[in-house]
Amino acid sequence: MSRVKVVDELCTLSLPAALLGERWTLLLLRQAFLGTRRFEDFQSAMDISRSVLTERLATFVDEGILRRVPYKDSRTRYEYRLTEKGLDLYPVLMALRKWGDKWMAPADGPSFDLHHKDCGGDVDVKVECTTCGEGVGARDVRVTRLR
Amino acid sequence: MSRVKVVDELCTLSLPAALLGERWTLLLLRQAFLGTRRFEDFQSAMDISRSVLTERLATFVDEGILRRVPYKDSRTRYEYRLTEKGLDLYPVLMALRKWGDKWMAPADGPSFDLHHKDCGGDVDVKVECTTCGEGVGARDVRVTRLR
DNA sequence: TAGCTGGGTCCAGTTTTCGAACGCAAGGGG
DNA sequence: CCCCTTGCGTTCGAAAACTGGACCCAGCTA
Repeated sequence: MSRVKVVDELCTLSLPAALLGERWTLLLLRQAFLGTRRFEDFQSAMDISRSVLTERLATFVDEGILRRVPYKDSRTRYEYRLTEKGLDLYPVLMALRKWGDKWMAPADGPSFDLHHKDCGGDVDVKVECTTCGEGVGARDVRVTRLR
Repeated sequence: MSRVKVVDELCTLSLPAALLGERWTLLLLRQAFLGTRRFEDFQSAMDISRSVLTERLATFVDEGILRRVPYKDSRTRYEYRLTEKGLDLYPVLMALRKWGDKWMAPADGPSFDLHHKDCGGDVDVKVECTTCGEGVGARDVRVTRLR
């Protein structure tokens, strides 16, 4: 990653932004959240070149977002599973999806639905003030540079 | 964008994921949310090459995420401002930042703070069930493929 | 009149990505 | 035993994207 200078200056937003702003990473993540775990399945689901897939998976493993877990289908093979760190990216994906639903929705609607396992309800992403509990948008915050 | 096949198969998550998973786009967005509006300022803040910046800005304008607004500093110049669609990406950035704070925080903490304008409180991102109100993580949802 | 500024464009050289072919080890079938 | 298939990569030449630097233009400003 050559975008180090940006990263130098930076914050805890640009670091993940640089990581996930790599080609294919968000798509790969989506696939992982949809349950894909094996090299071959990622490859055919996303139509990504094998060499790039190899590299992206390795980066995610390095970053601790995925881990390689042995499984056997006769001999030892590995599959890629989300770690806790990876699972924690869930809100990012949900926020993206919500935005996509609102602004880029194809005429025939979303191609999959999500429901809360326990009660079957819909899932929503919110940005809120922890003090007053109100919903917060981009214009409702004050940014303070610390450094 | 050549990742059309992925997009074909897909949902309102992969569309934004493909768009924002382009190199520099997330970083550009972060900068826009931090208040940067002018070509020159983006360029020096991010250390991105001018040609790529031109192209990314144009893509965002095409997508309706930024709009060019004339201003004058004697003769007419344009600046790039977030549209409503762009501002709506706020939760995505906040979710990224929250994740970054938790998992990639530099030893000396975040380099800027955010507070609710009205009450000064902290801002948080949550994924919740709209029915039962509980917080929802990646493992608490059921995904249903519709197509 | 020469120089500066903001916002670009153009271009050559480097990186990345692509697609297709190849490698390899463990089965399985015959 | 030999050949084929599977799963997971690696390698390689060609194509696309990115980079840094030079250049452009219009209206100041000195």
